[in-house]
Amino acid sequence: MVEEQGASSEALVDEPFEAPQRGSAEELLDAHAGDPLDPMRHSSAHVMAEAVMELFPGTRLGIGPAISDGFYYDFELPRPLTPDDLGRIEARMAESIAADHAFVREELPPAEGRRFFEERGQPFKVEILDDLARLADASGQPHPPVSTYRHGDFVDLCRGPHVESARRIGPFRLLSVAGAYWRGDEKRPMLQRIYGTVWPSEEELERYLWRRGEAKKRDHRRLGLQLDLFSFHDVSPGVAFWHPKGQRLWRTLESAVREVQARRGYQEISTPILVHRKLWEQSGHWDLYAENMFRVEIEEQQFGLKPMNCPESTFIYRSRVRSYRDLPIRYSEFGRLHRNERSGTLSGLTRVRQFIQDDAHIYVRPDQLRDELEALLGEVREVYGWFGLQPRYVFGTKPDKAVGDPALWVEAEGYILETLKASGAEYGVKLKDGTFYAPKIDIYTDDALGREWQMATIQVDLVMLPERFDLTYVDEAGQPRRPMAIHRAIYGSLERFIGILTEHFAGAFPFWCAPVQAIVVPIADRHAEAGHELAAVLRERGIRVEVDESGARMQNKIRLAQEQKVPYMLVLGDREIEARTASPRTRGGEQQLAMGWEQLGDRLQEEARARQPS
RNA sequence: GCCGACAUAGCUCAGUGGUAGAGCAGCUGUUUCGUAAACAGCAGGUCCUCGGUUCAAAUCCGAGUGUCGGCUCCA
Repeated sequence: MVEEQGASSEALVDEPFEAPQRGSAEELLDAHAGDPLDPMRHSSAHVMAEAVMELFPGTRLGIGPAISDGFYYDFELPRPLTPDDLGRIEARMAESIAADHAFVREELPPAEGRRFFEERGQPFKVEILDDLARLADASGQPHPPVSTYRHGDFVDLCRGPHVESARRIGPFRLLSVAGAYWRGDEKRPMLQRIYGTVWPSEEELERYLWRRGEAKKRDHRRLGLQLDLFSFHDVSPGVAFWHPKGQRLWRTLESAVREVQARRGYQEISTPILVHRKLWEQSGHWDLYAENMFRVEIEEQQFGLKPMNCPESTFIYRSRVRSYRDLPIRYSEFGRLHRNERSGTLSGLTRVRQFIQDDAHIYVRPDQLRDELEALLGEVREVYGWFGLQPRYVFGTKPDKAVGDPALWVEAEGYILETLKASGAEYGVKLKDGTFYAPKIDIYTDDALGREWQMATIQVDLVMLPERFDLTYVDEAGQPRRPMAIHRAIYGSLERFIGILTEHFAGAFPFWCAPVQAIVVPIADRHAEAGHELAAVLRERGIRVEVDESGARMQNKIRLAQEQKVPYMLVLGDREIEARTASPRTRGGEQQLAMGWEQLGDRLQEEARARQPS
C-alpha cells in the first residue's frame, strides 16, 4: 500500500507534503498508473458495469478502477447481490467480450458532459465532475472537457486508457461481493462492490487462482488450529488464547529479541496496564485516540487500558535527574496493549483487540539521534534476517490530527529523511501516515506469497514525550535541555508477527524457532525407553523435542510429524539403539546419515543458535 | 460500526419441513512394524443463542452473538 515508491524524494525535503484528499476526484482519477495490465483490468471493470446495468436497470455507478491483480466496480443496486448473480454477470460479460466492441474515447464540453450523466441518472458521476470543476476553479484553470469511453451501448466517465477493443480482455473471474462506502466515507451511501480478476492468459489466471487457494491453505487461522498454536473464542472476541506450542513459539521469538536488546544497550521495564485518565489527557490520547481506548470507571475515577506504552516510560525517566552522560537511555517493554477495534475489523491474529508489542522508548540528545536511527535500521535488518524477510522502508509524515508545534514536526521529518537517505536503502513516502505525535519509518515486508505487511515501526517524537511530559536532562554546562524520544517496535505486535510468520512459512517455522524442533520416532514400543534417553540428551542442549509413544506404526508417526511440520524426525530402532545413534529425517523428506546422540545434539544446538531462516 | 455471507461431532464437511450423517481425530482391542495413513470395534451432537410460524424446525421467519469477504482504521 505504498503510495509513492522509490527514493526519488529530492524535492520532498523543502516542499510541504501534500496528499490528494482521500476519495477526491483527483485521487480517483490519478491513482493506479503503472501496471501494464491496468488498461485491460480497467476495461474489464467497464464490461462488468455494462453487464450489471443490463441485468439491473436503474443501477447507479460508483467508480471502477484497476487494482493489483484485477479490478472492482462499485454499484448502487435495487437489491443485494447474491453469489448466483456473479455467475449471471460473468455470462453477460463473456457475451459482451465476444461481441468485441471497440473502446472509443469521446470528449464532451464540461456542461454537456455533466448533463449527459445527469440525464442518465448517474449522480455519483455528476459528483465527480463537480469536484473536478471545483478543483479547476481553485487553481484558476478552465473546466476540463469530460472524457468518456464508449464500448457498444455502454458509456462511462473515464480518464482511460483502455484496450482498443473488448477481445483484448483476457480470461477473467468475478471473485466476491463486498460493501463499500461511496468515497470510503461512512456517512455516504453504502455501495456494493464486485471484485474481479483478469489476466492475459488462461495460464496466468489459473496461477493467480492457485495462489489464492494456496493463501487460504496457509491462512494462519487454519494453521494455528492445525498446529495447535492458538485459538479464538467468542468469550473474548479479537483476543487469542495461546496453546502451549504457540506460547513456546512466542517465548522463543521474545527471548531472541531480548538478546539483541541486551547487546544493544536496552534496559527492560514494565509499566501498568490500567492507567488513570489524567495520564492520557496529558499525552493527548484522550483527545485523539479515545475511540480506540477501553475506558473503565473505578470508584468514580476514570481509567483507560493502555493502547500504547509510550507515556508511562516517562515516569521512569523522570524518577531522577538525568545527566547528558546518561543518554541514550533505551527502555524496552513487552507491553500488553488493548485497542478497541471496531468489531467488523477484527481478523485472526493480524487485527486484534489485545496484543503485546516488543516496544522501546529511546531517549537521546539531539546529537545522538542520527546514530541511534541508523542503529535501529541495523537492528531491523538483523532481526528480519532470522526469517529471511526483506524489509522495505516507508516514511510516514505528519497527519492532519496531530499534537504539538508544527516546527518540531518539520525538524523530526528532516531527521528521518536524512537517515533514510544516508542508509542508501530504497524507501517510499506515505503522506500524512505518521502517528498523531510523531513522523515515522514503517517497515514493510512481502511474505512468501508476495503479500505486503506492515511490521516494525520507528518514530521520531520531538513532541509528545519530550514536551508534554516535560522531559529534561542536564547538559555539560549544568543547564536543563530537552531530550528527543524514539519509539520503536521491531516485531511490532507479536500476535500479528506470528500470524504473518505462520503464513510466510506455511507453518514450517525455521528450525531455531519451531515450537517442536525434533520428534523421536521409536519404531516399536520396545524402543520408547531409549527414545526418552535420546530426548533427554537433546533437551540438555535446549532442543525442544518430543517422543511419539503412540502405538502407531512408524509410517504413521512420520506422517503425523510431517503434518505438524516438525523439522527433524529421529527414527530409533534396534540398529540405532545398539550403536546409540539416531537417523534424522527432515520434514523436507531428506534422509540423513545416522549420527551419535551427543553429536546430533551438538549439531542441533549449533543450528538453533545460528538462527537461520529455514 | 456499516454492507453481504456463513455458524451441524474436536477438525473438514454432507444433510432444504417428518427418528442427525461421513471422513479424519479420540477411546478399546489386536498388531510391534524401517522413513507420509495396519486392522476391528466403540463412543461422540442444546444442529451458535433466544423468540416466532407449524401437527412437526438443523431446515422457514425475527432478534442477538461470533466468524468470514470488504468499507474504515491501524501494530
